[in-house]
Amino acid sequence: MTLRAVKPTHETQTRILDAAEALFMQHGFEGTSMRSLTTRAGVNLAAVNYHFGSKDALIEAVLRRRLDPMNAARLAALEQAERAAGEHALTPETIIRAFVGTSLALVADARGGRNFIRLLGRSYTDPSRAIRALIGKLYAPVLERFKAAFARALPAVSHEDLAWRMHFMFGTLSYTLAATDTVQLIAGAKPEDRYDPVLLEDRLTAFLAAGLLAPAARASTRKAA
Amino acid sequence: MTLRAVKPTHETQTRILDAAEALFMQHGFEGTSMRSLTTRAGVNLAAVNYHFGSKDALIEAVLRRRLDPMNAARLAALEQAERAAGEHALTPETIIRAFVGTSLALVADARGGRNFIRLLGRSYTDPSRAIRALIGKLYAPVLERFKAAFARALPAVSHEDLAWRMHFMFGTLSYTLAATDTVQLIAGAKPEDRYDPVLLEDRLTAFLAAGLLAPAARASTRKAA
DNA sequence: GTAGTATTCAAACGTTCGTTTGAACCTTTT
DNA sequence: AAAAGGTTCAAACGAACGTTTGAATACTAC
Repeated sequence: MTLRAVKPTHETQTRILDAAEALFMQHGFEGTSMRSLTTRAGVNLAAVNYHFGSKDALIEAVLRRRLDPMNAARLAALEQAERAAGEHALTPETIIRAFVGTSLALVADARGGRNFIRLLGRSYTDPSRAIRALIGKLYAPVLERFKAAFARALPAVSHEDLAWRMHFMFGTLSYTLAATDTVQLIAGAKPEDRYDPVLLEDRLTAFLAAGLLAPAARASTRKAA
Repeated sequence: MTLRAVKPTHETQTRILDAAEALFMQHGFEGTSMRSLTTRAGVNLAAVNYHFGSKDALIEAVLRRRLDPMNAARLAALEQAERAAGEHALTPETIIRAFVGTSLALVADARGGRNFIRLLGRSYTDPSRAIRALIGKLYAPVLERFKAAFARALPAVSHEDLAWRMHFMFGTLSYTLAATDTVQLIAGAKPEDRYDPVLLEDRLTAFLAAGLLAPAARASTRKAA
């Protein structure tokens, strides 16, 4: 049989990762059984434990496979923008686009990327402590770097306000990524626009930039007391 | 024993609901077993099936117990604001506060309310189709009502932009509620401020109002083609 | 106080879970 | 061609899952 073209170096691992990515998204980590996972991947039930060790290790492998390159791309985009700006300060929009654009590029990839990006959005609020810890660990250096960039670009925003607003920004992004088509809470968006990453990036950037630049909230309205 | 004071009309149901609310938050719906749930509630294993019918019915009961009154309060707050404004148009801030203020009031209730509000935030992106459908059903009338109010308050924002921005707004709120202390992605917020609903409402309102009022994004930057 | 209803209880139901096992298979090395 | 190492396979492991059952108990009404 000359059909067997390319040597499948680690084809089994890849098929497991792909199947896991899709099923974890649809049914959650706990809701995905090893049997359904290996069946979908077309591999033996014992293959996950053989290649990855355990289901938990597989979860980490699924997340890392895409998250590590994605965060590296984010840092690269930010640094490239800073080089391009030279002496000038970066605009908030530029920083936002460096952050969200990398994620949104995956949304256009209907095959694997979109599934992962939704899976990622759900993982931020996953009940499992281990998963949240992993996410936090993988994101820490990127967030620190972007926070410093925002602080330079938004000198008028206090350190504390900035922390909160980045929190809001992160929430908007992750929810948008996770729920863009699974939840149809607010109707009105044209279906054909829903996956257009350019359109989505523009909308998100406009929304987030305005929010980040908002005048400081005065907590003075603490009801007359 | 004269200690048994008040007649426990449906004390078992309440204890089950309370325990379920706490455990669903910590471990998710699928991650919470009937055995751990009933043990924590101090009731027999069969009590859930006896009083609620099934685990799925219990999930719905947990959500409805607080969500129905909360959405009613949101509508009441909006209508009261409209009455107070009389002929004048409502400001976006006022509408936002009617929406988010009701949720944030529960955050101050460290006992049951805060747990529920986090549980709710996670439910929006739950993998279970049934749960998302339930959430959507319970939210539909409220969202329609608020969308109409925003449309009146923001005549300059297109129908489609408004739909997207409400989507972003909803995402910011749910993520903030779900992850306020479970995820510490962005450090910098004073711990003592983290649960202050007044402070949080001010910060959120400032961020969201600016985002909603942002100039329309032009998707014209579609890379030179 | 007895009958009748509602609730609680311990025990078991069948199913599915993640994981392990040891033989079979395939590829590479000698 | 024989040996070795890596991989796949069917089968089974014990544990935990949601649910059901029928007897025991608590409560209400006559």
